[in-house]
Amino acid sequence: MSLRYQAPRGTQDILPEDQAYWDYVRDTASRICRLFGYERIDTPVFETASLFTRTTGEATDIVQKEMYVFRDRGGQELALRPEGTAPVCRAYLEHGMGSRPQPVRLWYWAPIFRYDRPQAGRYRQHHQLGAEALGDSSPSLDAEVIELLWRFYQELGLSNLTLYLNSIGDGQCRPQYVETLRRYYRDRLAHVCPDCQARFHRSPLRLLDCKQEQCQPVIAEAPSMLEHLCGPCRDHLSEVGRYLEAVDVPYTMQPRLVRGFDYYTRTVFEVHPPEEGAQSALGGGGRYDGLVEMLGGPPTPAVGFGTGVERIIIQLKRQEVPVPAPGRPQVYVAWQGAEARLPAFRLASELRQKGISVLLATGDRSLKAQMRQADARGITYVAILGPRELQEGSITLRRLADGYQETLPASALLQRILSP
RNA sequence: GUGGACGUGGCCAAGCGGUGAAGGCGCCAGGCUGUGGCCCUGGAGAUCGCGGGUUCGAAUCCCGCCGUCCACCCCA
Repeated sequence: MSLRYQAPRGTQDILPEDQAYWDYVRDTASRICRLFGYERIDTPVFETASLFTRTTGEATDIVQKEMYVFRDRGGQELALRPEGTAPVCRAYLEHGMGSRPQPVRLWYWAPIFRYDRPQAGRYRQHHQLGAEALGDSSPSLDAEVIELLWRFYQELGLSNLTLYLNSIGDGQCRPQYVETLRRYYRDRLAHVCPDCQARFHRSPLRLLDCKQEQCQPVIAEAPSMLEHLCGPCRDHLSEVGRYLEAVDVPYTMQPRLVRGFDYYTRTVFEVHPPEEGAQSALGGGGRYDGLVEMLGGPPTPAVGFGTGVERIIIQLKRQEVPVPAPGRPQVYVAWQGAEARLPAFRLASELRQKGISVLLATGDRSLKAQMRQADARGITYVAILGPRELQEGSITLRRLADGYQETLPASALLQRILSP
């Protein structure tokens, strides 16, 4: 069959057989977030485009080439949400959350859109779980957010993950460091890859993150951010580390870790699965003390993370983590003969009203076919309503697991199902 | 955005210039008259991703498009 329509490139349907994973991740997320005292927030799928261009950074890839931007009929320039943090900050400001007890702890579960070239684990529409804590600069909050993310993965049953931690400094020390880094690279530009030559101008911190063979020697000798942090940033980082150690969240310092958004300050982190591979990062985040101010609000320190649901599910499958099976209907109502059609429909309805999930046979199949169906769907009981039962006001109840079956008065059916 | 691999019924998959385009799973029906899971039999379902070209003849060769996947890039 030639497909007239396909889901747009980089998007996918989540079929019933996959929903068990989604339910599992979503339920776990909501439980853990509640456990940490985070409250759910939902923001629109699209926002004013400049919300992202202003905060994420004009020069970042996300803004430069990955945003879905469009004008609505009123001429407003809008963008499909390419990341979760800026909208939360916007909502924080818009609803005066600055006058709630600080910090304000929020979490979200939202589709994210980026016009990327699709690959396994990289889609044009994907979903993120995120948590943000706004209005407090304590390092304990960085650690709290990181612990929340870590416990979430743990709770899901994922293992062998690595948490990388770094600090990229703040307005005090980063500009100086970037200058130092540029000075270092200036003489060596001839020895680095073309991408790095571009990074030198566009986003110098990314130079440290290059994976090209030829750039490694240059990176190895490059000045480290960690050694150029100002006092407060250095203290902040070591405090974060101390808190993480106190709650046994294992981390690895990764001085080359940089993130793709311009708004980060100080703490940045990422979590990776054991496999090598390009788009492996499961989640990441950091502190963004300047973001709310960028949106026209008062100085408001904040920290948060985002983690990709699709990648988590890939990882759950790869690690063969068992997820709870979806609930199946308990009873299949089979019937035979035209006279039984209406009574069967009524029986199904009555059982459902008692809270028992029921599948009713459709059409006019043979009893054999109905049994086959019930079996294929993993149902517990088949209630049979045929001429015989109709005549004597009874129902035959068959347990599929062992084939035990009895015919009982219709009034006793419910009782029998509930207490076998 | 760059480079590469791939694309056969819902799923897996053989075929690689001339076939009625295998097979398995799944689906539907039947194996006597009211009953599942195994087994047996039968059936439905394919313009071989789409469009063009080469050829007497194309699923098989060539080109373009679409899509998936891999590496880069970037990130979740």
